[in-house]
Amino acid sequence: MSSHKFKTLDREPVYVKVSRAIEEEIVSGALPEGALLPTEGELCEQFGVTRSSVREGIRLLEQSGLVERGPAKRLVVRAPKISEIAATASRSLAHGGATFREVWETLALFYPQAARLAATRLAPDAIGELKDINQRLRDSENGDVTVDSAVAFFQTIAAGLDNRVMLAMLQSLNIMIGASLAHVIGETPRAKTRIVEAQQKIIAALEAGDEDKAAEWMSRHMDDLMRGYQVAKADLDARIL
Amino acid sequence: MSSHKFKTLDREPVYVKVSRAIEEEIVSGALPEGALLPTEGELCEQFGVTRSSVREGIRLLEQSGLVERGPAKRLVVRAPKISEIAATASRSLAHGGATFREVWETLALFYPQAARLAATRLAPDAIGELKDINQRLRDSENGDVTVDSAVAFFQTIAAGLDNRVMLAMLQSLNIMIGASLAHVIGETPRAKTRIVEAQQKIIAALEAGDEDKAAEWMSRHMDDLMRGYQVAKADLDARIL
DNA sequence: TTATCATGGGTTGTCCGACAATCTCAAGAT
DNA sequence: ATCTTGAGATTGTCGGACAACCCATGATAA
Repeated sequence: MSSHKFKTLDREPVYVKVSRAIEEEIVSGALPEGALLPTEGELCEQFGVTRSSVREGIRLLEQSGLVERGPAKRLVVRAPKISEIAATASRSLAHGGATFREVWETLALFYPQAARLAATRLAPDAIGELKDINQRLRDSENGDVTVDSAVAFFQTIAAGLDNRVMLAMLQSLNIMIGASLAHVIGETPRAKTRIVEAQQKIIAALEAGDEDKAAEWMSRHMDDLMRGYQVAKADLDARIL
Repeated sequence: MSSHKFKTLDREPVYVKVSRAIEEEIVSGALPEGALLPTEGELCEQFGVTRSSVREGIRLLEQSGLVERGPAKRLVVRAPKISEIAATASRSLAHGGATFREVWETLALFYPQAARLAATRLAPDAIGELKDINQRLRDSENGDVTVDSAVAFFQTIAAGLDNRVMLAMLQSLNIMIGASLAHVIGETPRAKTRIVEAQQKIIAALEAGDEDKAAEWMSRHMDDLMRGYQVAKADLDARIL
């Protein structure tokens, strides 16, 4: 029988510790945004490890977006951009096997609410931008523009809500829906017409500040997207790529 | 005048290229989930670079969650878990300066819709779990339990929606709201009573499959949270930490 | 004086080689 | 059949080396 318990040995690799130590300084605020980190050589001295380990630790921070190479390649502390957060999340979800059905369902549940908020909050120039997007879509010929416009429309609304948390989430959805849409648009000839019309109705509702109508038309817009998938006989439960 | 255009020299560090090359194999599906990657030595040969560079590239992949050390410390391909995606996103948002107001607004907009969906989809045992959480909250004494219960309640609903995309987003919100709640609960004596009651109403609506009531009570629940903040005189536009 | 160039030190990116710790797996011992 | 042992392979860490690059400083030219 064992009489004495030793606490589990600390067998974390050194490069992880280095990464964590620096991360801690950053999130605690001791190293504010824009601050220059010590050089690799200095970090080696301070931590008492070799450059190899320091460098591996830095790669971890680098990928997590907390740090980037600034002037003279020195490392500077940085706040990750919303677009990067969204890109990372959507990539991970896609790789994790997320399906079009899941993305669409989330989109259909959240975006009408976002449209509702937009009706009370969207700035005039954002609405102008929506009109431009709609106009460009009407003038366009090929299918790629349709996808881009549809996504840009969502993106503009999301960006105009003046809420970074919401933006990050909606933007993740935009990325994923864009990837999915590319597969089916073109198969559905009437898609463009429907999208153009839905966008116009939504824009009108936003301009009038009519929350209910904005949500209602956004909801129909989502249903149209789903119908496009069904017409194209796409597998709704296939992974998005 | 320039007569010939040279394409910009490829000055990406080697370790980034290594990382990208492997990532590409993974996302393309050539390296499926669970597959073993070559050893560092083999990667050195295949890429024609040294172990240092290979190792730095591996750190990038490691942090992005695409790869982890498996049996015998070999690298295996892995799909990031939803909880990790959510944790990463919420940490980034928090560090990016997200405020309680932004989190709450998103929560207030999305969760009632989630409750609506839950009313038609939540499995009986998930509802049972909600009852347990509510019971534990009623039996509890101190404030920490209140926060944990409130978050667990949200978490259970999110997990029961059978939608990984939605789960990832709601879970990010859960993490952030949990961090914020800890600061104000305890300052608001009547908070627990209100939370208990709201949970019970929501549970009843979910059991009855009443979408409207579920959304309605979830919405009131959110308003209560906001009121708690106001009572505690917390700064709504302060960063969450 | 001002603009351009050269120089030099400091920093990063990459390479090389080495070794201890750990893990795998199979041969050998009980 | 199970346990032990040991060789081989692999990772984690070290130390050193050097080219490429960035920046500032001072030297030179206009």
